[in-house]
Amino acid sequence: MSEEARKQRIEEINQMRSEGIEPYPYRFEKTHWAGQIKEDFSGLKDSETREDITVRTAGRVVAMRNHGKSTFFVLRDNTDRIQAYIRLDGVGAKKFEVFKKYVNIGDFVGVTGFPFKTHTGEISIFVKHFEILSKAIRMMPEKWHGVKDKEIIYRQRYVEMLSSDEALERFRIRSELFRLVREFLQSRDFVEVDTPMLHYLTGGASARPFKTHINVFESEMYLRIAEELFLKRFLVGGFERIFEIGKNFRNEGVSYKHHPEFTMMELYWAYADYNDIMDITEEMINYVVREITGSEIITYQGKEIDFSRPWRRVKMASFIEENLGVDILEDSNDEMIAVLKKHNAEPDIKERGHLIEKLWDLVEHNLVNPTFVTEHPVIISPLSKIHREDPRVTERFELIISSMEMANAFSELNDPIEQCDRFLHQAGLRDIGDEEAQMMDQDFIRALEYGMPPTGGLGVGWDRIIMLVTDAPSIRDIIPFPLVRPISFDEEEALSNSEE
RNA sequence: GGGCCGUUAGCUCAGCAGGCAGAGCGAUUGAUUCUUAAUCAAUAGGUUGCAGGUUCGAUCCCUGCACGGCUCACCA
Repeated sequence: MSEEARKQRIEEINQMRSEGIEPYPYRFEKTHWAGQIKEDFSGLKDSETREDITVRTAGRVVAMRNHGKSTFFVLRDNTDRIQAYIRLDGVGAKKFEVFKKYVNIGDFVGVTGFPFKTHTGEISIFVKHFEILSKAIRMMPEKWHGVKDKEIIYRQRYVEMLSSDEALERFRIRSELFRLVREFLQSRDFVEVDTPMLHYLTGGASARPFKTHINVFESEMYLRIAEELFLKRFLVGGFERIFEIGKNFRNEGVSYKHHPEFTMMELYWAYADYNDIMDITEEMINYVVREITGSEIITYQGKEIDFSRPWRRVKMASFIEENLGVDILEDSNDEMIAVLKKHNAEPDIKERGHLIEKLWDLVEHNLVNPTFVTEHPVIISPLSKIHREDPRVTERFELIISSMEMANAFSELNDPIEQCDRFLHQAGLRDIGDEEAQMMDQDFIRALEYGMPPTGGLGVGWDRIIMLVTDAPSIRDIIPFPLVRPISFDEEEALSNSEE
Protein backbone atom coordinates (compact mmCIF):
# COMPACT_ATOMS: atom_id res chain seq x y z
CA MET A 1 0.00 0.00 0.00
CA SER A 2 2.80 2.35 0.71
CA GLU A 3 3.73 2.01 -2.91
CA GLU A 4 0.16 2.80 -3.80
CA ALA A 5 0.18 5.79 -1.50
CA ARG A 6 3.38 7.02 -3.08
CA LYS A 7 1.89 6.73 -6.56
CA GLN A 8 -1.15 8.65 -5.37
CA ARG A 9 1.10 11.46 -4.16
CA ILE A 10 2.92 11.60 -7.46
CA GLU A 11 -0.42 11.71 -9.25
CA GLU A 12 -1.48 14.53 -6.92
CA ILE A 13 1.63 16.47 -7.83
CA ASN A 14 0.84 16.18 -11.51
CA GLN A 15 -2.68 17.35 -10.81
CA MET A 16 -1.43 20.31 -8.82
CA ARG A 17 0.77 21.39 -11.69
CA SER A 18 -2.11 21.09 -14.10
CA GLU A 19 -4.01 23.48 -11.85
CA GLY A 20 -1.08 25.88 -11.83
CA ILE A 21 0.09 25.12 -8.31
CA GLU A 22 3.84 24.52 -8.01
CA PRO A 23 4.55 21.74 -5.51
CA TYR A 24 8.24 22.70 -5.18
CA PRO A 25 8.51 26.50 -5.17
CA TYR A 26 11.77 28.37 -4.53
CA ARG A 27 11.59 30.39 -1.39
CA PHE A 28 9.53 31.60 1.52
CA GLU A 29 10.27 34.46 3.83
CA LYS A 30 9.75 33.66 7.49
CA THR A 31 9.27 36.40 10.03
CA HIS A 32 9.14 34.04 13.00
CA TRP A 33 10.33 30.66 14.15
CA ALA A 34 7.68 28.42 15.63
CA GLY A 35 9.33 28.70 19.01
CA GLN A 36 9.44 32.48 18.72
CA ILE A 37 5.72 32.72 18.15
CA LYS A 38 5.04 30.59 21.19
CA GLU A 39 7.37 32.73 23.24
CA ASP A 40 6.27 36.14 21.96
CA PHE A 41 2.57 35.49 22.43
CA SER A 42 2.54 33.36 25.51
CA GLY A 43 0.91 36.27 27.34
CA LEU A 44 -2.31 36.11 25.31
CA LYS A 45 -5.44 35.17 27.17
CA ASP A 46 -7.51 32.21 26.03
CA SER A 47 -9.45 33.08 22.86
CA GLU A 48 -7.54 36.34 22.49
CA THR A 49 -6.53 37.27 18.95
CA ARG A 50 -3.89 39.71 17.67
CA GLU A 51 -5.22 40.53 14.24
CA ASP A 52 -2.96 43.57 14.12
CA ILE A 53 0.11 41.37 13.94
CA THR A 54 1.19 39.35 10.94
CA VAL A 55 3.45 36.35 11.31
CA ARG A 56 4.93 34.26 8.54
CA THR A 57 6.40 30.93 9.35
CA ALA A 58 7.00 27.58 7.70
CA GLY A 59 7.71 24.00 8.56
CA ARG A 60 6.74 20.41 8.04
CA VAL A 61 3.12 19.46 8.67
CA VAL A 62 3.30 16.88 11.45
CA ALA A 63 -0.33 16.64 12.51
CA MET A 64 -3.67 17.50 11.00
CA ARG A 65 -7.14 17.56 12.53
CA ASN A 66 -9.81 18.19 9.98
CA HIS A 67 -13.22 19.55 10.94
CA GLY A 68 -14.88 20.01 7.62
CA LYS A 69 -14.91 23.74 7.11
CA SER A 70 -11.86 24.23 9.35
CA THR A 71 -8.68 22.38 10.07
CA PHE A 72 -6.05 22.47 12.77
CA PHE A 73 -2.59 21.45 11.69
CA VAL A 74 0.81 21.55 13.33
CA LEU A 75 3.97 22.88 11.73
CA ARG A 76 7.35 21.78 12.99
CA ASP A 77 10.45 23.80 12.35
CA ASN A 78 13.92 23.62 13.79
CA THR A 79 12.85 25.36 16.98
CA ASP A 80 9.50 23.90 17.95
CA ARG A 81 6.01 23.00 16.81
CA ILE A 82 3.27 25.54 16.30
CA GLN A 83 -0.42 24.94 15.69
CA ALA A 84 -2.09 26.64 12.76
CA TYR A 85 -5.82 27.05 12.24
CA ILE A 86 -7.18 27.35 8.75
CA ARG A 87 -10.83 27.82 7.93
CA LEU A 88 -13.01 28.38 4.97
CA ASP A 89 -13.97 31.93 5.85
CA GLY A 90 -10.33 32.77 6.59
CA VAL A 91 -8.78 31.89 3.24
CA GLY A 92 -11.79 31.58 0.95
CA ALA A 93 -13.50 28.55 -0.50
CA LYS A 94 -11.04 28.07 -3.35
CA LYS A 95 -7.87 28.09 -1.29
CA PHE A 96 -9.51 26.00 1.38
CA GLU A 97 -10.31 23.35 -1.20
CA VAL A 98 -6.67 23.38 -2.32
CA PHE A 99 -5.57 22.90 1.27
CA LYS A 100 -7.91 19.99 1.88
CA LYS A 101 -7.04 18.37 -1.39
CA TYR A 102 -3.30 18.78 -1.55
CA VAL A 103 -1.80 19.36 1.88
CA ASN A 104 -0.81 16.16 3.65
CA ILE A 105 1.09 15.28 6.75
CA GLY A 106 4.75 15.39 5.84
CA ASP A 107 4.53 18.32 3.42
CA PHE A 108 6.34 21.58 4.02
CA VAL A 109 3.92 24.49 4.19
CA GLY A 110 4.39 28.20 4.74
CA VAL A 111 1.65 30.20 6.42
CA THR A 112 0.84 33.87 6.88
CA GLY A 113 -1.65 34.95 9.51
CA PHE A 114 -2.11 36.40 12.93
CA PRO A 115 -1.41 34.86 16.31
CA PHE A 116 -4.16 33.88 18.70
CA LYS A 117 -4.79 31.64 21.62
CA THR A 118 -7.45 28.96 21.34
CA HIS A 119 -10.23 28.43 23.87
CA THR A 120 -8.09 25.70 25.32
CA GLY A 121 -5.03 27.90 25.62
CA GLU A 122 -2.84 26.83 22.72
CA ILE A 123 -0.95 29.58 20.92
CA SER A 124 -1.81 29.21 17.25
CA ILE A 125 -1.67 30.98 13.93
CA PHE A 126 -4.92 31.96 12.25
CA VAL A 127 -4.07 31.31 8.63
CA LYS A 128 -4.85 34.02 6.09
CA HIS A 129 -2.60 32.67 3.35
CA PHE A 130 -0.67 29.49 2.91
CA GLU A 131 1.76 28.07 0.37
CA ILE A 132 2.73 24.51 -0.22
CA LEU A 133 6.54 24.62 -0.14
CA SER A 134 7.45 21.01 -0.75
CA LYS A 135 5.37 17.89 -1.21
CA ALA A 136 6.42 14.66 0.45
CA ILE A 137 5.59 11.52 -1.44
CA ARG A 138 6.52 9.00 1.21
CA MET A 139 4.46 8.26 4.26
CA MET A 140 5.72 9.56 7.56
CA PRO A 141 6.43 7.22 10.48
CA GLU A 142 3.87 6.58 13.16
CA LYS A 143 2.97 9.77 14.98
CA TRP A 144 3.50 8.93 18.59
CA HIS A 145 5.75 5.91 18.71
CA GLY A 146 7.94 7.27 15.95
CA VAL A 147 10.60 5.01 14.49
CA LYS A 148 12.04 2.36 16.78
CA ASP A 149 13.66 0.10 14.25
CA LYS A 150 17.42 0.60 14.70
CA GLU A 151 17.91 -0.37 11.12
CA ILE A 152 15.90 2.62 9.93
CA ILE A 153 17.29 4.86 12.65
CA TYR A 154 20.90 4.23 11.61
CA ARG A 155 20.54 3.78 7.89
CA GLN A 156 17.96 6.52 7.32
CA ARG A 157 18.74 8.93 10.11
CA TYR A 158 16.70 11.61 8.34
CA VAL A 159 13.61 9.54 9.06
CA GLU A 160 14.42 9.43 12.75
CA MET A 161 15.13 13.14 12.81
CA LEU A 162 12.01 14.18 10.99
CA SER A 163 9.85 12.12 13.30
CA SER A 164 11.58 12.68 16.62
CA ASP A 165 12.15 16.02 18.31
CA GLU A 166 14.44 14.22 20.72
CA ALA A 167 16.69 13.11 17.87
CA LEU A 168 16.84 16.63 16.53
CA GLU A 169 17.78 17.88 19.97
CA ARG A 170 20.48 15.25 20.33
CA PHE A 171 22.26 16.48 17.23
CA ARG A 172 21.68 20.10 18.14
CA ILE A 173 23.50 19.40 21.40
CA ARG A 174 26.34 17.81 19.46
CA SER A 175 26.74 21.02 17.53
CA GLU A 176 26.38 23.15 20.63
CA LEU A 177 29.12 21.18 22.36
CA PHE A 178 31.65 21.89 19.66
CA ARG A 179 30.62 25.55 19.69
CA LEU A 180 31.30 25.67 23.44
CA VAL A 181 34.66 23.95 23.06
CA ARG A 182 35.75 26.46 20.42
CA GLU A 183 34.53 29.35 22.51
CA PHE A 184 36.37 28.04 25.56
CA LEU A 185 39.66 27.56 23.73
CA GLN A 186 39.53 30.69 21.62
CA SER A 187 38.96 32.78 24.72
CA ARG A 188 42.26 31.37 25.97
CA ASP A 189 44.11 32.29 22.79
CA PHE A 190 44.07 28.85 21.23
CA VAL A 191 44.01 28.96 17.46
CA GLU A 192 42.11 26.41 15.42
CA VAL A 193 44.22 24.84 12.71
CA ASP A 194 43.80 21.91 10.39
CA THR A 195 46.14 19.17 9.29
CA PRO A 196 45.96 16.50 6.59
CA MET A 197 43.73 13.47 6.87
CA LEU A 198 45.64 11.60 4.18
CA HIS A 199 48.97 10.38 5.54
CA TYR A 200 51.87 8.45 4.09
CA LEU A 201 52.72 7.22 7.57
CA THR A 202 50.40 6.73 10.51
CA GLY A 203 51.42 7.91 13.90
CA GLY A 204 50.33 9.66 17.05
CA ALA A 205 48.31 6.69 18.28
CA SER A 206 48.33 2.93 18.36
CA ALA A 207 45.72 1.74 15.92
CA ARG A 208 45.27 -0.06 12.65
CA PRO A 209 44.72 2.42 9.83
CA PHE A 210 42.52 2.42 6.76
CA LYS A 211 44.63 2.09 3.64
CA THR A 212 44.02 3.92 0.44
CA HIS A 213 45.95 4.78 -2.69
CA ILE A 214 46.81 8.05 -4.36
CA ASN A 215 46.98 7.89 -8.12
CA VAL A 216 49.17 10.93 -8.90
CA PHE A 217 52.05 9.71 -6.77
CA GLU A 218 51.27 6.04 -7.21
CA SER A 219 51.64 5.59 -3.52
CA GLU A 220 49.87 3.88 -0.70
CA MET A 221 48.28 6.24 1.81
CA TYR A 222 46.47 5.98 5.11
CA LEU A 223 43.57 7.84 6.65
CA ARG A 224 44.88 9.49 9.76
CA ILE A 225 44.55 7.80 13.13
CA ALA A 226 45.58 10.96 15.02
CA GLU A 227 46.42 14.59 14.40
CA GLU A 228 49.34 14.64 16.78
CA LEU A 229 52.45 14.54 14.64
CA PHE A 230 51.30 17.27 12.27
CA LEU A 231 50.11 19.53 15.06
CA LYS A 232 53.51 19.32 16.69
CA ARG A 233 55.04 20.56 13.44
CA PHE A 234 52.94 23.69 13.99
CA LEU A 235 54.71 24.14 17.31
CA VAL A 236 58.08 23.78 15.64
CA GLY A 237 56.91 26.46 13.24
CA GLY A 238 56.06 28.91 15.97
CA PHE A 239 52.41 28.41 16.97
CA GLU A 240 52.06 28.19 20.74
CA ARG A 241 48.43 27.40 21.40
CA ILE A 242 46.60 25.36 18.81
CA PHE A 243 43.81 22.88 18.52
CA GLU A 244 42.12 20.86 15.83
CA ILE A 245 38.72 19.25 15.83
CA GLY A 246 38.38 16.63 13.17
CA LYS A 247 37.69 13.10 12.11
CA ASN A 248 40.11 10.29 12.80
CA PHE A 249 39.80 6.85 11.32
CA ARG A 250 40.71 3.57 12.93
CA ASN A 251 40.23 0.29 11.16
CA GLU A 252 39.12 -1.56 14.22
CA GLY A 253 36.15 -2.98 16.00
CA VAL A 254 32.79 -1.36 16.50
CA SER A 255 31.22 -1.24 19.93
CA TYR A 256 29.04 1.01 21.99
CA LYS A 257 32.08 3.22 22.54
CA HIS A 258 34.09 2.60 19.38
CA HIS A 259 33.29 3.79 15.90
CA PRO A 260 35.73 3.54 12.99
CA GLU A 261 35.23 7.20 12.14
CA PHE A 262 35.15 9.50 15.14
CA THR A 263 35.71 13.09 16.07
CA MET A 264 38.82 13.85 18.00
CA MET A 265 40.06 17.12 19.33
CA GLU A 266 43.74 17.63 19.94
CA LEU A 267 45.23 20.61 21.67
CA TYR A 268 48.86 21.71 22.15
CA TRP A 269 49.98 24.34 24.59
CA ALA A 270 53.60 25.45 24.45
CA TYR A 271 55.47 26.02 27.72
CA ALA A 272 52.85 23.99 29.59
CA ASP A 273 53.20 20.49 31.02
CA TYR A 274 50.76 17.68 31.72
CA ASN A 275 49.72 19.24 35.02
CA ASP A 276 48.56 22.36 33.21
CA ILE A 277 46.78 20.17 30.69
CA MET A 278 45.05 18.29 33.47
CA ASP A 279 43.75 21.56 34.84
CA ILE A 280 42.50 22.89 31.54
CA THR A 281 40.91 19.55 30.69
CA GLU A 282 39.03 19.52 33.95
CA GLU A 283 37.94 23.11 33.53
CA MET A 284 36.91 22.71 29.90
CA ILE A 285 34.88 19.52 30.30
CA ASN A 286 33.29 20.77 33.49
CA TYR A 287 32.31 23.96 31.66
CA VAL A 288 30.87 22.18 28.64
CA VAL A 289 28.88 19.74 30.75
CA ARG A 290 27.47 22.53 32.91
CA GLU A 291 26.56 24.68 29.92
CA ILE A 292 24.75 21.82 28.20
CA THR A 293 23.06 20.04 31.07
CA GLY A 294 22.83 22.90 33.55
CA SER A 295 24.41 20.77 36.24
CA GLU A 296 27.69 19.26 37.39
CA ILE A 297 26.00 16.00 38.22
CA ILE A 298 24.40 14.08 35.42
CA THR A 299 22.68 10.75 35.11
CA TYR A 300 24.08 8.50 32.45
CA GLN A 301 22.21 5.27 31.79
CA GLY A 302 20.89 5.29 35.32
CA LYS A 303 24.27 5.96 36.92
CA GLU A 304 25.15 9.27 38.50
CA ILE A 305 28.31 10.95 37.27
CA ASP A 306 29.72 13.84 39.26
CA PHE A 307 31.80 16.36 37.31
CA SER A 308 32.44 18.68 40.20
CA ARG A 309 36.09 19.62 40.61
CA PRO A 310 38.68 18.61 41.50
CA TRP A 311 38.63 15.22 39.85
CA ARG A 312 40.18 12.14 41.33
CA ARG A 313 43.75 11.39 40.32
CA VAL A 314 45.29 7.93 40.53
CA LYS A 315 48.61 6.61 39.36
CA MET A 316 48.19 3.83 36.85
CA ALA A 317 50.64 1.47 38.56
CA SER A 318 49.14 2.00 42.03
CA PHE A 319 45.62 1.54 40.76
CA ILE A 320 46.47 -1.72 39.05
CA GLU A 321 48.40 -2.94 42.05
CA GLU A 322 45.49 -2.14 44.40
CA ASN A 323 43.04 -3.99 42.20
CA LEU A 324 45.08 -6.87 40.90
CA GLY A 325 48.06 -7.11 43.24
CA VAL A 326 50.61 -6.91 40.47
CA ASP A 327 53.22 -4.18 40.05
CA ILE A 328 53.52 -3.22 36.39
CA LEU A 329 56.71 -1.30 37.08
CA GLU A 330 58.67 -3.95 38.93
CA ASP A 331 57.10 -7.37 38.50
CA SER A 332 58.30 -9.67 35.74
CA ASN A 333 56.39 -10.42 32.56
CA ASP A 334 55.74 -13.91 33.85
CA GLU A 335 54.13 -12.55 36.98
CA MET A 336 51.88 -10.30 34.91
CA ILE A 337 50.99 -13.14 32.56
CA ALA A 338 50.02 -15.24 35.56
CA VAL A 339 47.54 -12.57 36.67
CA LEU A 340 46.17 -12.17 33.16
CA LYS A 341 45.75 -15.93 32.85
CA LYS A 342 43.73 -15.92 36.04
CA HIS A 343 41.37 -13.41 34.43
CA ASN A 344 41.40 -15.21 31.13
CA ALA A 345 42.77 -12.16 29.37
CA GLU A 346 46.08 -13.22 27.91
CA PRO A 347 47.08 -11.12 24.91
CA ASP A 348 48.38 -12.66 21.71
CA ILE A 349 51.60 -10.70 21.84
CA LYS A 350 53.42 -11.40 25.11
CA GLU A 351 55.34 -8.16 25.02
CA ARG A 352 55.52 -6.05 28.19
CA GLY A 353 53.58 -3.10 26.80
CA HIS A 354 50.73 -5.33 25.71
CA LEU A 355 50.66 -7.05 29.07
CA ILE A 356 50.36 -3.69 30.83
CA GLU A 357 47.56 -2.52 28.50
CA LYS A 358 45.74 -5.76 29.17
CA LEU A 359 46.03 -5.40 32.91
CA TRP A 360 44.74 -1.86 32.65
CA ASP A 361 41.71 -2.99 30.67
CA LEU A 362 40.81 -5.29 33.54
CA VAL A 363 40.51 -2.42 36.01
CA GLU A 364 39.28 0.43 33.82
CA HIS A 365 35.62 -0.42 34.32
CA ASN A 366 35.93 0.40 38.02
CA LEU A 367 36.01 4.12 37.25
CA VAL A 368 32.73 5.99 36.85
CA ASN A 369 33.29 9.54 38.02
CA PRO A 370 35.90 11.54 36.10
CA THR A 371 39.30 10.19 37.04
CA PHE A 372 42.75 11.08 35.82
CA VAL A 373 44.92 8.02 35.53
CA THR A 374 48.50 9.20 35.50
CA GLU A 375 52.11 8.16 35.11
CA HIS A 376 51.93 5.51 32.43
CA PRO A 377 55.00 3.35 31.93
CA VAL A 378 57.43 4.58 29.31
CA ILE A 379 57.02 1.47 27.22
CA ILE A 380 53.39 2.21 26.37
CA SER A 381 53.88 5.96 25.89
CA PRO A 382 56.19 6.51 22.93
CA LEU A 383 55.41 10.22 22.56
CA SER A 384 55.52 11.29 26.21
CA LYS A 385 58.33 12.80 28.21
CA ILE A 386 59.89 10.72 30.96
CA HIS A 387 58.60 11.73 34.37
CA ARG A 388 60.89 14.30 35.98
CA GLU A 389 60.99 12.32 39.25
CA ASP A 390 60.55 8.69 38.21
CA PRO A 391 62.31 7.47 35.07
CA ARG A 392 60.14 4.34 34.89
CA VAL A 393 57.06 6.32 33.93
CA THR A 394 56.01 9.25 31.81
CA GLU A 395 54.27 12.54 32.47
CA ARG A 396 51.03 11.34 31.03
CA PHE A 397 47.39 11.00 31.98
CA GLU A 398 44.24 9.49 30.61
CA LEU A 399 40.83 10.68 31.67
CA ILE A 400 38.32 7.94 32.41
CA ILE A 401 34.61 8.62 32.82
CA SER A 402 31.99 5.90 32.99
CA SER A 403 34.65 3.31 32.10
CA MET A 404 35.41 5.11 28.88
CA GLU A 405 38.67 6.72 28.00
CA MET A 406 37.78 10.31 27.26
CA ALA A 407 41.15 11.96 26.95
CA ASN A 408 44.83 11.23 26.68
CA ALA A 409 47.53 13.76 27.37
CA PHE A 410 51.16 14.23 28.18
CA SER A 411 54.14 16.46 28.53
CA GLU A 412 55.16 16.07 24.92
CA LEU A 413 58.47 14.44 24.18
CA ASN A 414 60.50 17.05 22.33
CA ASP A 415 63.96 15.49 22.51
CA PRO A 416 64.59 14.34 18.93
CA ILE A 417 67.24 11.80 19.82
CA GLU A 418 65.03 10.11 22.37
CA GLN A 419 61.99 10.30 20.12
CA CYS A 420 63.98 8.48 17.47
CA ASP A 421 64.86 5.73 19.96
CA ARG A 422 61.21 5.37 20.95
CA PHE A 423 60.19 5.04 17.32
CA LEU A 424 62.84 2.39 16.85
CA HIS A 425 61.32 0.44 19.70
CA GLN A 426 57.89 0.77 18.06
CA ALA A 427 59.35 -0.44 14.79
CA GLY A 428 60.61 -3.48 16.67
CA LEU A 429 57.05 -4.15 17.79
CA ARG A 430 55.83 -3.98 14.21
CA ASP A 431 58.44 -6.58 13.37
CA ILE A 432 56.96 -8.99 15.91
CA GLY A 433 53.51 -8.57 14.41
CA ASP A 434 52.05 -5.60 16.26
CA GLU A 435 50.10 -3.87 13.50
CA GLU A 436 49.16 -1.07 15.82
CA ALA A 437 52.66 -0.02 16.73
CA GLN A 438 53.70 3.35 15.42
CA MET A 439 55.73 3.89 12.29
CA MET A 440 59.05 5.67 12.22
CA ASP A 441 58.38 9.20 10.99
CA GLN A 442 61.70 10.65 9.93
CA ASP A 443 60.33 13.99 8.89
CA PHE A 444 58.79 14.35 12.32
CA ILE A 445 62.16 13.64 13.92
CA ARG A 446 63.75 16.18 11.60
CA ALA A 447 61.15 18.73 12.68
CA LEU A 448 61.98 18.08 16.33
CA GLU A 449 65.64 18.55 15.51
CA TYR A 450 64.80 22.13 14.55
CA GLY A 451 63.49 22.52 18.10
CA MET A 452 60.04 22.31 19.63
CA PRO A 453 59.23 24.18 22.84
CA PRO A 454 58.26 22.26 25.95
CA THR A 455 54.61 21.52 25.37
CA GLY A 456 51.59 19.93 26.95
CA GLY A 457 49.28 18.10 24.56
CA LEU A 458 45.79 16.67 24.83
CA GLY A 459 43.42 14.53 22.82
CA VAL A 460 39.72 14.35 23.65
CA GLY A 461 37.18 11.94 22.16
CA TRP A 462 34.25 14.31 22.22
CA ASP A 463 31.83 11.77 20.81
CA ARG A 464 31.96 9.94 24.11
CA ILE A 465 31.37 13.12 26.10
CA ILE A 466 28.34 13.73 23.89
CA MET A 467 27.10 10.25 24.79
CA LEU A 468 27.22 11.27 28.44
CA VAL A 469 25.45 14.61 28.11
CA THR A 470 22.72 13.19 25.88
CA ASP A 471 22.41 9.96 27.88
CA ALA A 472 22.97 7.95 24.70
CA PRO A 473 23.76 4.28 25.26
CA SER A 474 25.81 3.92 22.09
CA ILE A 475 28.23 6.10 20.18
CA ARG A 476 26.16 5.36 17.08
CA ASP A 477 23.31 7.28 18.60
CA ILE A 478 25.25 10.53 18.58
CA ILE A 479 27.07 10.14 15.28
CA PRO A 480 24.51 11.45 12.80
CA PHE A 481 25.25 8.92 10.08
CA PRO A 482 27.01 5.96 11.64
CA LEU A 483 28.77 3.35 9.60
CA VAL A 484 26.48 0.50 8.64
CA ARG A 485 27.11 -2.67 6.75
CA PRO A 486 26.54 -2.03 3.08
CA ILE A 487 23.46 -3.52 1.55
CA SER A 488 22.12 -2.94 -1.92
CA PHE A 489 19.53 -0.23 -2.38
CA ASP A 490 16.98 -2.82 -3.44
CA GLU A 491 17.38 -4.63 -0.15
CA GLU A 492 17.21 -1.40 1.74
CA GLU A 493 14.05 -0.45 -0.06
CA ALA A 494 12.65 -3.84 0.78
CA LEU A 495 13.33 -3.01 4.41
CA SER A 496 11.71 0.39 4.43
CA ASN A 497 9.33 -0.96 1.86
CA SER A 498 8.26 0.76 -1.28
CA GLU A 499 9.52 1.25 -4.75
CA GLU A 500 9.59 0.14 -8.28
C1' G B 1 34.86 -14.16 15.00
C1' G B 2 31.66 -16.78 19.36
C1' G B 3 26.94 -16.78 22.22
C1' C B 4 21.89 -14.99 22.90
C1' C B 5 17.66 -12.38 20.91
C1' G B 6 15.06 -10.32 16.85
C1' U B 7 12.99 -9.51 11.49
C1' U B 8 4.71 -9.95 10.51
C1' A B 9 0.98 -3.65 6.52
C1' G B 10 4.46 2.78 5.40
C1' C B 11 5.22 3.06 11.14
C1' U B 12 4.36 0.81 16.30
C1' C B 13 3.11 -3.92 17.58
C1' A B 14 -0.29 -8.44 18.37
C1' G B 15 -0.96 -13.38 16.74
C1' C B 16 -0.54 -19.03 15.81
C1' A B 17 0.49 -26.40 20.90
C1' G B 18 0.91 -26.33 12.41
C1' G B 19 -5.26 -24.88 9.83
C1' C B 20 -8.26 -18.55 5.20
C1' A B 21 -2.82 -13.09 8.64
C1' G B 22 -4.90 -8.92 13.04
C1' A B 23 -5.09 -3.94 15.74
C1' G B 24 -3.75 1.14 16.32
C1' C B 25 -1.54 5.13 13.84
C1' G B 26 -0.84 6.55 8.82
C1' A B 27 -3.41 6.46 3.70
C1' U B 28 -8.09 6.95 0.64
C1' U B 29 -13.58 8.45 0.52
C1' G B 30 -17.46 10.85 3.24
C1' A B 31 -19.56 13.83 7.81
C1' U B 32 -17.93 17.66 11.05
C1' U B 33 -15.91 25.94 11.65
C1' C B 34 -11.73 25.65 18.71
C1' U B 35 -9.20 20.48 17.73
C1' U B 36 -4.70 18.80 20.04
C1' A B 37 -3.31 10.89 20.46
C1' A B 38 -9.94 15.16 17.79
C1' U B 39 -14.42 12.23 16.78
C1' C B 40 -17.79 9.19 13.58
C1' A B 41 -18.67 5.95 9.09
C1' A B 42 -16.57 3.23 5.12
C1' U B 43 -12.48 1.42 1.90
C1' A B 44 -7.71 -0.09 0.42
C1' G B 45 -3.18 -1.97 2.06
C1' G B 46 0.79 -8.37 3.34
C1' U B 47 5.30 -13.36 -1.28
C1' U B 48 4.90 -12.90 7.54
C1' G B 49 13.53 -10.84 5.87
C1' C B 50 15.63 -14.54 1.84
C1' A B 51 16.50 -19.81 0.30
C1' G B 52 15.75 -24.73 1.30
C1' G B 53 13.61 -28.84 4.42
C1' U B 54 9.71 -31.56 7.42
C1' U B 55 4.27 -31.78 6.71
C1' C B 56 -1.98 -32.99 3.53
C1' G B 57 -0.96 -27.97 5.07
C1' A B 58 4.47 -23.57 7.66
C1' U B 59 4.20 -16.73 9.67
C1' C B 60 4.66 -20.76 13.47
C1' C B 61 8.92 -26.59 13.57
C1' C B 62 14.20 -27.65 11.34
C1' U B 63 18.70 -26.03 8.39
C1' G B 64 21.40 -22.34 5.88
C1' C B 65 21.90 -17.20 4.59
C1' A B 66 21.12 -11.75 5.03
C1' C B 67 20.38 -7.65 8.14
C1' G B 68 19.93 -5.71 13.05
C1' G B 69 20.41 -5.51 18.54
C1' C B 70 22.80 -7.08 23.05
C1' U B 71 27.03 -9.52 24.87
C1' C B 72 32.00 -11.77 24.92
C1' A B 73 36.53 -11.53 22.29
C1' C B 74 39.29 -7.84 19.65
C1' C B 75 40.08 -2.62 20.03
C1' A B 76 41.78 3.52 22.83
